[in-house]
Amino acid sequence: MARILITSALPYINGIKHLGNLVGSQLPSDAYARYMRQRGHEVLLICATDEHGTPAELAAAKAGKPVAEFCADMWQVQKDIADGFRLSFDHFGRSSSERNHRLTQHFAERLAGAGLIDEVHEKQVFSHTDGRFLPDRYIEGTCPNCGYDKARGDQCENCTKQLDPTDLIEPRSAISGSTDLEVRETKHLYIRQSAMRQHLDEWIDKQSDWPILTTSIAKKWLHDGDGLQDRSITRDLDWGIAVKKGDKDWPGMDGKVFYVWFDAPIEYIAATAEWADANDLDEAAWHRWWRTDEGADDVRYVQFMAKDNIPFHTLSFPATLMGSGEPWKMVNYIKGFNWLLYEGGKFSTSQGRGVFMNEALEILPSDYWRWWLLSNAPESSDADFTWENFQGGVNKDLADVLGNFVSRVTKFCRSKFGETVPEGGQYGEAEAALTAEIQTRLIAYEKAMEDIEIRKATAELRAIWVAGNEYLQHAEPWAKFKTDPDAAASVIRMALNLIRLYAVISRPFIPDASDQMLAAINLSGTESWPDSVKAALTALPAGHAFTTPDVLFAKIADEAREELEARFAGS
RNA sequence: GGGCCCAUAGCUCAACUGGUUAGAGCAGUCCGCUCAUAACGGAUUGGUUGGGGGUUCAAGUCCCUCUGGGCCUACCA
Repeated sequence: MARILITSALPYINGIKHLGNLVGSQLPSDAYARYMRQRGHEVLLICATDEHGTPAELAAAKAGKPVAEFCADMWQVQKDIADGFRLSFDHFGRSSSERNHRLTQHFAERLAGAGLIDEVHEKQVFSHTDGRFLPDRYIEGTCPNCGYDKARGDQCENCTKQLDPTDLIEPRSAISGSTDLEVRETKHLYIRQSAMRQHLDEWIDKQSDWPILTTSIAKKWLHDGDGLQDRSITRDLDWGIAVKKGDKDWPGMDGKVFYVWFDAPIEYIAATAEWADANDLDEAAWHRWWRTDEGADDVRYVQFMAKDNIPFHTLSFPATLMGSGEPWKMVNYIKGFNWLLYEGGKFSTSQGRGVFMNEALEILPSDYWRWWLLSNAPESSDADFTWENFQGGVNKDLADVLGNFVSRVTKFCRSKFGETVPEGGQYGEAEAALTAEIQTRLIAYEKAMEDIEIRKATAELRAIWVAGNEYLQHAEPWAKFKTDPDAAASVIRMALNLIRLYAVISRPFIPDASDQMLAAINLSGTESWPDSVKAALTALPAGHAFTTPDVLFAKIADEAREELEARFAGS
């Protein structure tokens, strides 16, 4: 038995996430965690909301709520939706937690003690009307290069030229539109990533099994231009973690907070501490997941995230952990995802384009989404959600192949033998061949899950479902029943055992359907993973009672699909 | 401007460090079955692997170039 620590990238607090966000980290992390738990490993799956930063403050203002209240409410909303998708987080924390405040301040103290923090005076744009400093991209104006009048302070979207806010002609606040701006001097802390470049480079070089997507992004940052740059880790904001050295004040840094990207990854650790607190466990209980000197040495730590998050997880966060000089657990494997597109374009919150998590659950049960999103996960390149593909995939895989299998077997049995596993006859060559095929495919499925190759895993799982239909077709229990009822009985006994097997091994992807299948055959969700397919296919003995279930997966009709296409086309 | 990634059947994707006639699923066509959610099974059509050039006994796989997408470029997160 191994111990596996899994973290999903933290969803930002400013609104409800769309399907792309879901499939980019939370959903695959859940399937992986569920699989590893079923295999008997000790798993800790951690996620949390990422609550600090300018967008959170603006979203709160727009909602007319104090930031703390807005974040608390939105956390609950996200938590409920995560539950709706059956995301099996051991803890869903908050980056604004007391634990994270203390840990973040602790790391800052350690880094300062190691000489890895610089205090830098710099000039930033302050908006009197908004009463806040503005991040570069919250300043708009006319591009000095091409004359585009909605250029942002960091870059002109029209001519792609990189800009400094002071380059803009007639700069204004992107928040209020105010031109009452002033360049003010302010002081911020920088983490000296440049001083850790060598260490980070060597550490990245050791990760030979990481995907190109992951290492190439890290290498780019490490070697491009002058190499890895120092990075500001504080901001002039109200909402956030106060800049302190441990529990001591930081002279000259009153009223400032840590930058969201400094404190967010630390929340992975803090959320584990929150988990221990929530379960009345002691400090050692979470240290054994994170401190290599207290038992975490044999933990395998896997992170799930979309590609935009990779620099922070390959460089910034490791720099924080290394720089502390303390024995914190470093990530063993980073699973990065590309983007999910919606009907060929980007999901857009502002234009209402695409499907958001809350809407998805109103339309169909979570298993439909889980299956389609995971079997089409953007692993090797961007993937495209279209209602046509969704309808086709769900109808074929879930309704026709799996759902119909359960239906045809249970209904046939009920009408010919009654609602118990029939006795008579015995397994022969056909059953041996089926068992062998499933055993081979199961091994491939397990390998894909170990390697976190999600699409490959779903393809193998589907092939195992198909094998059941193939078997039935060739065994023809409906024909055998007329001449040799015992032979038909053994086929159906096998088929009912297949339902049980399917319920167990499909659980990481479609947990609700798994429960329904198990309930139908009077079992619970605690059925163990099949070590031997042969043994697993005799687990249900003759005489075991079952209940013919309702339709597992209803098909999505063409009219319904067209309606959904129109509804989510956006403005 | 610089860097990285991608381009394979109508659609969605495979193909270990270059190695037999480039494979699946879906859609299409034909046949079979009738237990089942008009479901299932079998067979089959379909690709000069974006264009061009090169290296090699051998290239989807390596190199160059062109075209078309995407991402990153450090103060959104």
